[in-house]
Amino acid sequence: MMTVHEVSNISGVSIRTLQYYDSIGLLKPSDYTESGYRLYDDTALERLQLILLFRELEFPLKDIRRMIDSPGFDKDKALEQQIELLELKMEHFENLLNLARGIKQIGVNKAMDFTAFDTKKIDEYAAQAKKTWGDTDAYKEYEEKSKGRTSEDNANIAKDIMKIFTEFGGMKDQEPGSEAVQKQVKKLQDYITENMYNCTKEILSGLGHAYSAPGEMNTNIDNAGGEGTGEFVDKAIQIYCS
Amino acid sequence: MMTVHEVSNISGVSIRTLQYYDSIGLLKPSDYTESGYRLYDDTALERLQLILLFRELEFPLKDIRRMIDSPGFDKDKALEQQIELLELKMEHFENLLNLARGIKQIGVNKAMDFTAFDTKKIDEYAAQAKKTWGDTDAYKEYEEKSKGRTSEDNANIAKDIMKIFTEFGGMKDQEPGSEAVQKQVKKLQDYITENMYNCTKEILSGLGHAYSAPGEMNTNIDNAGGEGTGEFVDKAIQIYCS
DNA sequence: ATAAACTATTACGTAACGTTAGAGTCAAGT
DNA sequence: ACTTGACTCTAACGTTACGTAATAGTTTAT
Repeated sequence: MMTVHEVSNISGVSIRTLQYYDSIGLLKPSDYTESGYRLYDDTALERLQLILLFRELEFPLKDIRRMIDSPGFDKDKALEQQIELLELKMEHFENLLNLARGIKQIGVNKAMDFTAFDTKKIDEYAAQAKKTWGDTDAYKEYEEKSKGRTSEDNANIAKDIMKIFTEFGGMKDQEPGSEAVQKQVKKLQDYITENMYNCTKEILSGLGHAYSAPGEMNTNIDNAGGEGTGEFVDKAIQIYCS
Repeated sequence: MMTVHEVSNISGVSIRTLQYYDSIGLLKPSDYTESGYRLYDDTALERLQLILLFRELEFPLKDIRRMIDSPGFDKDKALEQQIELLELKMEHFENLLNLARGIKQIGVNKAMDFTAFDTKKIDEYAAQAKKTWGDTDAYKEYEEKSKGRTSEDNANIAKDIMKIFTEFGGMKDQEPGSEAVQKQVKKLQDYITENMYNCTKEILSGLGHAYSAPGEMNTNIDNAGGEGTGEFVDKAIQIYCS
């Protein structure tokens, strides 16, 4: 567990920025000490890294949050988009470079060409990426439902879900396709639908991938149900959804 | 002469931005209609282009203004720095690209490497470039002296200087090295020193280059003293300074 | 035990515009 | 001459992503 100071040193972002990201819910510390000091672990650092990547592409922090917290968020796909966007940006800078070189040689840009400053392509792609994640109906519903909740409510919901995963953990000796396990998957789906957003099979399948892929979710689930629970749940979910 | 709408269309910056740039004195329209409409000509567009280039490199507008309006501003040298900075930026994005690709392949960035987000090199170079232009003693003195002046005062000073250039224009049949012309150079230098900033020979020489190079200054000077005055004055100045 | 170094929470400041709001202008059509 | 629609102007407040104190509690090191 690291303090703000250490995270700041490693990542290069200011302490104030970390505090701010906490306040807007973009990057919550993994824990707090009794006296309120922020404590971060590796999964928080991972999240921070993702945030910084999006930030480099000039996404508003609100959108970054929406995207990362989006119910069906797929890190791999997002990274692909990031790569694409970075490539577009490189192109953009090459154009600027050419413009600067041109002006330097000829003295003036006679053609009064401003196309080098044009970011339409980048903006459009960014808008589209944004839509893919944060603008889904599922996310809107999720936001709607979370509005009327206290932080206590949220803690309870998190506890409930973790309990479901703990139960999954106790079923790892059974087959993922067995009736009992499948019933447990349905329980998860129903709980999400009731308390968060309409969890379709498609979204559920996406969630499953996130459960088994290394990262924040996988760590938390394995903590609740024991090593390998994330992968186990994913298998069960994929069977359920097919 | 173009209206805000047209400039906005050509350059891609918003009308509000043009109004804002006017208000902070970064980009003044070439003229106003009787009813107060802003009118821009080609030299304004040139200046806008330069502004946008600096803006792409994330210079604060205040610094951009200081730089462009700096007494010894050398467009060529600035462009060279811009090019250098753009190249650094490209490098930066390549690092980010590699990071994104890495995360995508391995799933997680185990090394928790944040060096890709490090912009120290770029920042340092930018700071140095800033120092080269806007942080000179001459510019500070210039700002100090301009503080207590009304816009009327400024108009008068501009008129005085243009008169000096008109006088230069009438001397184009003489040699740039002749006594009369050299005396006129000294007159210019003295006027600038008294009313604006301590105009050393070095600065004067830099100004000379700006007078003969195509751009805003050259256009204005040729308007005052006739075609070729800018180049003529530059020649005289370079002789004076050597 | 006491300084030195951290950290927390307000809270106000800043940069570069976006966004109305309210009102005057201009060119075209009737 | 008059209306209409497209432009433009000047305030003036809103916004984002923090920076920068100010004040107060906390932890570590001697």
